[in-house]
Amino acid sequence: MIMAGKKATIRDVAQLAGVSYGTVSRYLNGNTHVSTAAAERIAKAIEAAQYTPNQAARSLAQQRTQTIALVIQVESNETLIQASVSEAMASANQTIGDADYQMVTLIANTEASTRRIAQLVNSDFADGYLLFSLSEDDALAEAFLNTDSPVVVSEVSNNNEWQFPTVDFTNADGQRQITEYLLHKGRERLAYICGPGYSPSAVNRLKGFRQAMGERFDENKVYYSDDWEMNSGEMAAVAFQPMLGELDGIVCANDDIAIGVINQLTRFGYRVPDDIAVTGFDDSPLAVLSNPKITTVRQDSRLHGRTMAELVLSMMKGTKVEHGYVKLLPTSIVERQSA
Amino acid sequence: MIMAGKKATIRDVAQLAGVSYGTVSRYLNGNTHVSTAAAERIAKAIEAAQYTPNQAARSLAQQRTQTIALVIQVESNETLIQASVSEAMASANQTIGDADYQMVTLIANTEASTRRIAQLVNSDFADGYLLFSLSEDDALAEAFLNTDSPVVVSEVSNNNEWQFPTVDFTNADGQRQITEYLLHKGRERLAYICGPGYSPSAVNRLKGFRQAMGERFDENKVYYSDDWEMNSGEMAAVAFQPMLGELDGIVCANDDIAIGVINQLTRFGYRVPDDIAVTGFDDSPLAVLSNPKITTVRQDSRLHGRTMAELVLSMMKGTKVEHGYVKLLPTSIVERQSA
DNA sequence: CTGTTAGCGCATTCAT
DNA sequence: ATGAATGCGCTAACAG
Repeated sequence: MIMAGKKATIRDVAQLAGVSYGTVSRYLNGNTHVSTAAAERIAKAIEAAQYTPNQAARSLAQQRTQTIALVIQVESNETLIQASVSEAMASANQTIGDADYQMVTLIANTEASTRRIAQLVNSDFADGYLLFSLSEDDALAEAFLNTDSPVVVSEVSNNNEWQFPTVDFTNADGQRQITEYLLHKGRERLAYICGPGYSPSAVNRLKGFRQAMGERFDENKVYYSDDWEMNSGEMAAVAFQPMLGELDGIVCANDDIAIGVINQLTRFGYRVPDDIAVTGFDDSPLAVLSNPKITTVRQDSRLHGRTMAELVLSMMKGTKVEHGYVKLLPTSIVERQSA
Repeated sequence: MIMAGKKATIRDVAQLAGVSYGTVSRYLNGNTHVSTAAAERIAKAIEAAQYTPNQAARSLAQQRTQTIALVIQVESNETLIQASVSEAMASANQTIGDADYQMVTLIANTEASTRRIAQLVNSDFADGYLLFSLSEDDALAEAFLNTDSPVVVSEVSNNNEWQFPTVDFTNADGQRQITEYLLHKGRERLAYICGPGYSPSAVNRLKGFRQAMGERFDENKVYYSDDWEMNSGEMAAVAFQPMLGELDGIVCANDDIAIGVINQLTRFGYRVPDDIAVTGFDDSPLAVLSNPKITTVRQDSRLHGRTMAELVLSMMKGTKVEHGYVKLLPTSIVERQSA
């Protein structure tokens, strides 16, 4: 009840409880070697003083922060965090919390914020890092390469120097399966819309399509778009327009692109799926809002976040992970209306 | 170049530069009273040692963290961060970064995480707080009431003890305006779907509708839903079914609900907007994907985030804000197809 | 089981 | 302008 206006420290508690503050510290961490009598008095004192340990002091003394940072880099113009990332975040937050760490997320959306976060990483801001959609060639990337703390990334990379433990989905497999699904339905004249070339996911999804198509694969029926947006789907449909008559299906790199394609096909007078079937990837919330609803490849974002969190946590406990370790999470087809 | 395996400290830098470490500290903060000769040598030493100041030590000595925490509470089942919040986050991140603070976001989605964050707040984890969609009756809420650091919330409250400076939108006005828009178009037999009762925004939007309706307001034509989801819109349409024939418009508390209503109305055989016009609120990304596209009330989420950030920052600089201060941001109608 | 002590890395007086 | 000294709040090693 001292309330001197200042915050209570461990010494105030010690004095109230009539013990030395070393004992209080022991009580706070682990409770070992503290008599129950003392423990009770300390507990009471903590209550009375409304004491809360100071994080900065604890981190300084202990040389760790009891914190895991989730870093997400978004283009400065693009303002939205994708739904899948948001789900993974929530899930990782839970796993990390259960392990008694605090997850803090940092957003890198400008040059300046990127540099500031790089500084933080260099100064051991967190005990572990989860990286979402990070560019691999700036000050921030370098900071991660230099830190001693465990780092886990959310997407496979094609950069050899950037070999962090990775948790990703079976992109190739998923796209292969949904393509085979179309083939089994008798749709054999398929075109493909590929995601942006810098993205390994985009590359792998295309690979899956190509596998499924085998001999039937035709490079002329692949459209390469610059991003993952609806708009690109519309542009692809326009590009395909001359050959639309001979197509009976279009496999898309993600749901947003698929929605764009469907919109444009509809404008051209084609019916989906009757004339042309269209498939997506991600099973985003939009997939079920579109008309027709999108048949797509589902990936479990919650599992993604949880698995990433479990991996850093185990690395923090000392588990060694081989160079180039990649864990691929399964995908599944969800059948709706568009194919 | 020492590289003894350990991280360089300010003392290493001092030694390299041939000055005392107090001088290095001065150089790092503000550069005042350091000879240019010394400054140059220090700069070189920092470079050579790859020195980065330790955050924890700095926070401890300085009694501030140079950090602003954005806290967002989401229901444990609901896994998604709303698009509007995501936009506001990105924008706040930028404003805070420009002021040379670091924004860190904390997610409270479980009992445990809520308590842990409350602890952090009690131990002065950050110099300021931005609160999104926080429940007002748990340990976390109490922590905010007790902290000395500035707190800004994103939504007006109807709780008197919970009088933090607030930045919100003109919810009542927006709903009043779009209702008047319908009335001017000759739609006078309007029903309303209200958001969840615990939400002041929901209450205020209903208030706006009621204002615009005046004498014509009919309590029997109001449906109160439990959440903001599509599903609730569908349920509302079902509840309204007996009187659907005498309605020519439905004003909804948000876009998701509006989409649900439209879907269900379509199933019932009503055409939107021909038979019944439907309006939304928020201008979420979904508003333009729905079929028909939704006429709605737009709010500028980026402005929301920026304004909140500017407010905490100014409070942190000492600006006093009167008890119960509320800043309302304008909304505007965006006319699409559904009304 | 408990008190004492020496840092953790840095900011900030106070001398000089 | 600069060096030396003190302390931020806490952990951990060491005696006892």
